[in-house]
Amino acid sequence: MTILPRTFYSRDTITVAKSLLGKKIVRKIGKHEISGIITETEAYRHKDDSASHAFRKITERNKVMFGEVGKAYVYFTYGMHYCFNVVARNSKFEAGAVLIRAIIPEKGIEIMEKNRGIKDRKKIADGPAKLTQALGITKEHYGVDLTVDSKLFIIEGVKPGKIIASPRIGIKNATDRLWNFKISIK
DNA sequence: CCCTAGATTTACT
DNA sequence: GTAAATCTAGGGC
Repeated sequence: MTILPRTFYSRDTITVAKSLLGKKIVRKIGKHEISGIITETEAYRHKDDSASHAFRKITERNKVMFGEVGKAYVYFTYGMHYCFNVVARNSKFEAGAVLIRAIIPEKGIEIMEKNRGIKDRKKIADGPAKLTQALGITKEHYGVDLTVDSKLFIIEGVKPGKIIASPRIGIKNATDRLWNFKISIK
C-alpha cells in the first residue's frame, strides 16, 4: 500500500482531479476497513471559477481550501448531505479542491450497506452524498490530513482507462468548463 | 423510463 | 429569505 504523498496534491487542480481517477479511498472505523476505487471527480478552483465555494472569499466553511493541500474539505449542503473534497492546487492559486463524486466499493461492502440501508451495490456510492454516507464521513473529518495512515486517507490504485470529460453537475455558473472527469465502470 | 416534491443547514445575489 | 457542488420515494407514462 502506498499513500499518495503531499506533492501529488500540489499540482494544478484539474490535473489532480484527473490523476485521482482509479485511486483508492481507505476509511478505517475501529477494526473495520472500508475502501473503494474513485471513478468520478470534479475540479473547483478560485478566482477563475465562479462555481467554486472559494470564488468570493474565504469563510469559516471553505477556509481549508486555502490551507495545506492533501487535506479533506467536507461540507454540508441541501440540509441533509455531506460532500467530500480533497484540497489540491499549484502555487498559482490561493484555493482549490477536487470533489469526489463516485467510488466502486471494494472492501467493507457490508459496512457500506449498513450505513446506507440498502443492498444494491451499484447504487451504494455512485453520488457525492451517497459516498460520504457509505464511508461514514461527516464534518468530523473536516481538515483531516489524507497523506497519513489514520482513519481516512487515499492510496495508489489501478490504472484508469479512457477518461471522459463533462460539464460539472449541479451548478449554474461556469458550465462551459469540462471539469467533471470519470472513467467507465467495467 | 421521466418528473416532482420534500428533507432542512449554511452562507449570502 | 432563498438558493445550494443532493438523494429518495412516489406517481405517471
